[in-house]
Amino acid sequence: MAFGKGCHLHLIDGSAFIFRAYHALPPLTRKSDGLPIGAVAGFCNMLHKYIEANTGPDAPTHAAVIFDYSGKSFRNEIYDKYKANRPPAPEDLVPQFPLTRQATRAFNVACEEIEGYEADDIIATLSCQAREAGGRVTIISSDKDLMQLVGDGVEMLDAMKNKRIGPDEVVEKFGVKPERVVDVQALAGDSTDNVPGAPGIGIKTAALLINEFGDLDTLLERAGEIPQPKRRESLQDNAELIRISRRLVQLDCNTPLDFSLDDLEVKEPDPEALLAFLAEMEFRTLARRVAEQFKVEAPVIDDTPGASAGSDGAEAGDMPDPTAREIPFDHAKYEHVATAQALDDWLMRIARAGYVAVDTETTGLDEMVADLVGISLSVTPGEACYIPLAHVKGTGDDLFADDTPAEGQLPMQQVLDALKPMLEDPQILKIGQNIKYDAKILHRYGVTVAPFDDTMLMSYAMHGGLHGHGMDALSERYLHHNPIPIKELIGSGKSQLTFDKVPLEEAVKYAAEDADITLRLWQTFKPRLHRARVTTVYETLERPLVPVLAQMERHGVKVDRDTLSRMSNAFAQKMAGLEAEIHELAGEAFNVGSPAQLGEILFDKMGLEGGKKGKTGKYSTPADVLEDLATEHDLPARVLDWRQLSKLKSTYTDALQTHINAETGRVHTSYSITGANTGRLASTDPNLQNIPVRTEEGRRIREAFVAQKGNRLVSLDYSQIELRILAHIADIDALKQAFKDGHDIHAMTASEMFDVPLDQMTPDIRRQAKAINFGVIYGISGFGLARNLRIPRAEAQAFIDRYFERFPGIRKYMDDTVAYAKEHGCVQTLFGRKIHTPEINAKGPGAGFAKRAAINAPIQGTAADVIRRAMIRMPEAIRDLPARMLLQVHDELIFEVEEAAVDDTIAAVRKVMESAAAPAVHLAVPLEVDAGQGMSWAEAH
DNA sequence: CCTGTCACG
DNA sequence: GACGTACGTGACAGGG
Repeated sequence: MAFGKGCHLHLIDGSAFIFRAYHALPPLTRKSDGLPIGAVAGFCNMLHKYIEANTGPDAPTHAAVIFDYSGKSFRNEIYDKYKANRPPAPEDLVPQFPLTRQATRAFNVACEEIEGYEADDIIATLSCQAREAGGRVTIISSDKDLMQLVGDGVEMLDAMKNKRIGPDEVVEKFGVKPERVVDVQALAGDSTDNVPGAPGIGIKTAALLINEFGDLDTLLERAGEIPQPKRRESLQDNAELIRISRRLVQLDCNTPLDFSLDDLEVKEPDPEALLAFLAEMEFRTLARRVAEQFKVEAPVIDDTPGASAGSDGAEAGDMPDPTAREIPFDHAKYEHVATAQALDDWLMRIARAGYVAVDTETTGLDEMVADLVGISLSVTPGEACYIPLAHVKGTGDDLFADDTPAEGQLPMQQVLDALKPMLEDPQILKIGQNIKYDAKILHRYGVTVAPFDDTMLMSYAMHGGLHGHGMDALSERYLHHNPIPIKELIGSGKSQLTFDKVPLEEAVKYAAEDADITLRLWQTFKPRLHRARVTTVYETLERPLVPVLAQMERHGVKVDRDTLSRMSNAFAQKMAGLEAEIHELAGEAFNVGSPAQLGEILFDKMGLEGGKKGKTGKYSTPADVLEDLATEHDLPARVLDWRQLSKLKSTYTDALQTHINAETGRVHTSYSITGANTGRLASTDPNLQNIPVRTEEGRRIREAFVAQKGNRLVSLDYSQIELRILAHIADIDALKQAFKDGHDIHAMTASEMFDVPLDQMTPDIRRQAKAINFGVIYGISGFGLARNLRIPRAEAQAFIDRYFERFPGIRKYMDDTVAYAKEHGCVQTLFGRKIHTPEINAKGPGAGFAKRAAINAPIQGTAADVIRRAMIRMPEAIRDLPARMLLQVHDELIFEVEEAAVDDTIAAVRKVMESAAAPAVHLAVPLEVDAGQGMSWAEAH
């Protein structure tokens, strides 16, 4: 039937359906393979309901679901920032977009999208055409941007509220008739779409002005007549921006369409096609309902895992994966690959599957030094292989060490040449457990592993705070299998062997098992990731960090051995002097480094007060106790000096030297992504996140961290990032304003609390306020504050009470956070990272700990997420600069930069760091970054 | 291997 | 009413 008078066209805003469905439903997955499917399910239900509701006498003659074409539209050419601050669609929603198109076609409803145009433009064009042909139009949407189309036979329908939107409703919303809606929108702008509009003008004012002057052009022409100076100037100064805004909000009635109204005629669904689709999606209820409706048999839905026909191509389908837990572990089934033919067979299996679990065995734990010994692979649970590459005959007995190669190994280079194309193939997913380690090893052999998944990071995203994420713990917990302990192969302690000495038969069992476990963990975690709603966290905050950290670790930082060595000698001399004095004062020689012996001297022999014994029945002598004693006695004072030097010498000036890599002359720390529950990184071997800075003597150790010739070290750190995040999360206006105005936040807090004007602030009052600000971040207690400030507990409690009185929002944040943790068993950062709080409902002393940890975690964790985001974006941002990112210290990033590029690098890095929260989170407080540079870390910080 | 101590944010 | 408490880490030394 040709479209004309008497026809009724229904246009459904498809994107609105999808997003509503996505947010309304829990994250459902297809049972057979874990494919995210919630939005599709909701979409189908909505579409089905819509069709059922529109079968009566007023049924449409023509109908279509209109979608947005992904990517940019012509509006981006008018204004490049259009919709620029839109966060990307959630990871688990992306694969559902094409499925909603399939669903629409399955219901036999026309489904249209046009490249370069938004759905709204297609809707506008069709509405215009239908109106001209003399028909009626109903737009199923509540999007205000479509209201400009209303009138002359076109109306909207808000399907959720079942409310018709005609000209009257438009006037209610915009204060003007539909044909002037564009003018109002152009003036008011739209922050979600980044339509600029006129600053300071909202919908109300815009409508007022348009109604007074008639239309936008007249208004802009006669803007000088506006009596209010602010409005007048806003319009006069931004006339061009307003005209651009109008072009952005004006829908295009001339979108080139590759179909006509006649093509949209309503058709009866084809029950067979529809039920096939619903069965494929495993929508049981809807399939049954549809089947009843058409009086046909409901399809049989097989949703046992692995049964899916494979929606991502046939490869995955022809060899269904058994579930990770059903197949028993059988070490005898693991294969020792020793021939080119066997290797080829494995590569074929991997190519067919499209993914592979990979694990490397090496001679040590230091990826900068350890040599590759073998590689294991798995694509099917229970089946795995080990390819030994550098095993030797030696049994490990030193006397009879035999380092001739063991039998049954392919040449290493031949294997690497064969595996490299697969390991670098963008079509083949490499799955690892802590894959940063394997990637760093393989990098030294010229192989770049990509793309990849990491089961350790998946576990961290899902189970952060619940347990550790090492392979043994995960295997036991999620596969109910205890892997062979490495100790059984290489022993422990001084007589530990390297893996290349392990006999091949045992090595195959151990190594292949690791690949098997990794694959099974991946199959177990993959669908759960989505259900736990942490896919975005995993994909944007964990996984992309791996290559960034690997590169930083490989670069390392130059450390000057002579500087450290000289300091060590100086410390040794001073310590010897102090030790002699201490023995003199004690009247006997004893081990100054032994708290037990020191305690006996202090509390038994000298009879001083304050001696406490620990669980082991020995005296404890922490610094704060010694500090109290030091006001009266010389001995504890000397011990404190000695301890400081001892710490600096043993942990830093001595130990750091042993970490200088012989080949690079640099120190290569290792960052653990999953080490800290809050999302912070941890640094080990050595820990470069606790290099002294607070005392002058300790800070000098940073002089040994230097830039190579012709370079500078550059350090940039976030200023007060945790307090800023607290101000945002707890929504404290006074704090937010102080940060916006660039005020001294601790002085401001002090002024508020103690009623001291800022110009009369004393350092001591400010210091107390600072301690309270930090205390709040940690989950303040009277006891803790009292100890920190060394004031009576009642006084500390009074400060806290006063603080909460002045900033009631903080109290509310703390209470709300604890309540949330109790209800959900976890807390969240602004970016969706979940930190579990299993102890939150504990009784006894543990309860306090858990509460404070829950209060702290969203703040510390959000700050950690922010710097992670900055780090992930950094390689691209400094790509064209002679600069390398070397270190991260929680709120600080350290770079090594060629002298001439220092200023450019600071500018580029600062920009990335300060804007790192966007676009996912819009902080109500600016992030500020301080920068420094110099020959050494001491100068740069 | 555990505990105490102390370095950092 | 008593108890024990600031949050998050890692390394080293002593001592069993």
